[in-house]
Amino acid sequence: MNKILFLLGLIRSTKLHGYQISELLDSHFDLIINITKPTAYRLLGTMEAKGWIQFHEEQVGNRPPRKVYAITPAGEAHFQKILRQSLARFDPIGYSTAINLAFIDAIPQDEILPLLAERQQRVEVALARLNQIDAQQDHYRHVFAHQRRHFEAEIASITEIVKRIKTP
Amino acid sequence: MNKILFLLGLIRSTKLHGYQISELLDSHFDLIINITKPTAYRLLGTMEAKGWIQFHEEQVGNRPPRKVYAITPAGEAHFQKILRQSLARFDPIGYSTAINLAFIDAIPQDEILPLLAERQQRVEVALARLNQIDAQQDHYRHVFAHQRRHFEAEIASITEIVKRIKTP
DNA sequence: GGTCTCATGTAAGTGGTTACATGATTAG
DNA sequence: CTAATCATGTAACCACTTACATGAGACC
Repeated sequence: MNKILFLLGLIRSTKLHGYQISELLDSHFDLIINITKPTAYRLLGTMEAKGWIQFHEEQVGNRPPRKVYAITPAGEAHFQKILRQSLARFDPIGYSTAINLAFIDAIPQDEILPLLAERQQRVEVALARLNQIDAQQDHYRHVFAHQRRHFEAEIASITEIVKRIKTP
Repeated sequence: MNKILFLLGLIRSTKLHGYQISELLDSHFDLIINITKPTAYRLLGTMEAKGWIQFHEEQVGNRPPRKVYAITPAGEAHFQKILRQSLARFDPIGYSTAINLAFIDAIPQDEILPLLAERQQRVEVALARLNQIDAQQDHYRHVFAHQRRHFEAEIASITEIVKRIKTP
């Protein structure tokens, strides 16, 4: 229900239509949460069916009409409820990007280092994107800071493994 | 395909039957990866169908027979392939436990602190379990170390937010 | 005699993805 | 006049979960 929490939270602070949301997801929130375009539209539909959000159609010129969503009182109540649940809980999983580290002994050493280097570079690219975005964002400061910590933990982890491999 | 990678990796180092695997998952690997019992059995079935693993039945007393799985050459090849893919890639998501942090302003301050405290305690419980297990494990050293880093990053993140809330 | 452990799964349902579909508008 | 952008989705499929089913044996 993280996706619904996130979408409700977005709509709650600004009225948005689906296309806008899917653009936000593509441009920077993909670093934080994974919601594809069809999923976004589908969730908007079900949320509307549950009465958590309402839309009114807007038309600019002769373009296809937008469905601009706003949160309802019922939606706000639901948001408050699941936000509390979500804050208090902790799911240890999600970091399972890294079970593969269990098996590095299965690969000859000269092959491991380039693989880990590639991985590290990808983390660094993500981190760089994160830092660029963060400068502009304010509302989502905490989340981006949190994510940065995890990316840095990822890099620290990789460099430690590389060190251990190089110095036997 | 992380789950298949993990199961192949497990079976690769020791012959195992489904029940044993699901016990390992319940007892400590649940801190690293999320595979429920039915999923484990189902994946074992599909992996066997693909020729990556083989089983022979063993019977102890009059108990239900066990299907003891071992990896095949085809399975080893597949394992080597997806391990490399998985090591080189990096998926920034998975940390999406924490989008909720974007919305803490939506909750009155006196309510936030207990929620965050509860969250933190859960992380600490997980961390304590992790440390206990790690002492015994050797093969999975890297993974547990990696996971520990992320748990610590989680705690650091929470304490920083708490600090910011307390000192405005 | 009831409950826990051993050992296997199935069935029903949810949640999500990928690929596809549509059609107008604007920029080069 | 072609390509990208704006705006919505559907259809088919896959992955996974929760709850349920079975049955013997060991323990108290």
